[in-house]
Amino acid sequence: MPRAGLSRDVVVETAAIMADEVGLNSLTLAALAERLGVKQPSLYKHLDSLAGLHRSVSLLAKRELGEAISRAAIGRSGSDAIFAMSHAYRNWAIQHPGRYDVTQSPVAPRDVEDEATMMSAVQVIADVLTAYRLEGDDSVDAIRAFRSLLHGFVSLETTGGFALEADIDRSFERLIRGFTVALDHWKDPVDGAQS
Amino acid sequence: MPRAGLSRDVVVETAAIMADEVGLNSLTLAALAERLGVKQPSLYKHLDSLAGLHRSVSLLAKRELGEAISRAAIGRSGSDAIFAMSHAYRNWAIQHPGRYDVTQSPVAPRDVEDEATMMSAVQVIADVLTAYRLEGDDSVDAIRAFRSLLHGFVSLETTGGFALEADIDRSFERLIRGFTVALDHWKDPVDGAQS
DNA sequence: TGGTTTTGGCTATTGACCTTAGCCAAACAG
DNA sequence: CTGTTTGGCTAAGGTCAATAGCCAAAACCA
Repeated sequence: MPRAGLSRDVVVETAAIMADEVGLNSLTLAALAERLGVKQPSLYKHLDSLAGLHRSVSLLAKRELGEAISRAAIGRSGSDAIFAMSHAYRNWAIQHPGRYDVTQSPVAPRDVEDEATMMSAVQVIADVLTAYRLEGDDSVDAIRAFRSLLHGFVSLETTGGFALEADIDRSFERLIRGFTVALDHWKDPVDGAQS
Repeated sequence: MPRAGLSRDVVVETAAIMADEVGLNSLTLAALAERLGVKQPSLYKHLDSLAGLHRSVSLLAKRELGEAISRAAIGRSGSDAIFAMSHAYRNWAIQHPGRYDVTQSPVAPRDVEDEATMMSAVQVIADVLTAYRLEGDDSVDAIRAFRSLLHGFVSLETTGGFALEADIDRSFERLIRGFTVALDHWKDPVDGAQS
């Protein structure tokens, strides 16, 4: 019985790869063990439970997505940064659908590490929006709007929610442009007028 | 052994209620059977499989959500209709989180009944957007944007994605207002100008 | 009404899966 | 080279979806 040379990180990374192939919820420990060339109970030397593995994959995914959008925003500002971040976000999600699924919800209530990871990704968005001079509630609302936009579009796209396959790129571009337009008018007074 | 008087509809409806309590994926046939006062294998007299039950709950949910937004749009037009639909959508989702989860993705590729159900809900949105005189690609993009907005916000909210519990109502209002602003400028030429 | 058929419960069983217990050899530390 | 830790393994238990086969209740029908 030669050793397989596993480690916690290898197991989690492999689980993430398989999650992108079949979905995290459909990933079984038996399948994961087989890919790692090991019997199923051996995995428990590297993880505490399936739920713990899910948490680890979720944290990995949140960190990766945060890094992807952060990298895209470097050296850009304003709508330029918004477009770059949006594309980075969407591209990462399309390349990692299984991971993406578990990026937007807390893995458990009161999970400090999880909250910190998500917070640091959200902070990138907050920083980019400073160019629009939004503060306090205005900023919170804009961040939530941006996250809703991105998550909604990407979630619908990756789960097949858009009936027509064609022209999804253009629809996304349009969505982000619409958001920048809305941002330009974010602090306009509310009235019923319509052009 | 007196009979429980079950029917397919009762089973599906009860499953939907329990899905709202614990999530559809966490719903076990054992728990469903117990609530119905019946042993687990007895359920198979009314359904073909767990996957089939999921499909039925999904179709029920899509129908209900479609009816909710359709009802809200009656007698309204323009941004008035958009706000009414948005609130109906969000309220329904908050009241039925388990069902909402399965409204946005096709239950299976090439499921004709499923596609038709979703299409009829999307058609309501398309009708409301006619007030903005959008046609062809403009309309497709706007519908996708609106669906993305709603789904993204509601999905983040119901899964606990927004860290701060407070002021979510205002953020939603702001999001929808932003969308109506963007719609007013939907056909503006693209340029880099920013106010 | 009485006989037959269909329907809707049930118990028992199988197989997939997660998980724990306990064994033993490989790696490692001195 | 010896002792300890580590990382595999087999075996076994519990939960779940699903199937097979039984039997009584309901429905049908003459």
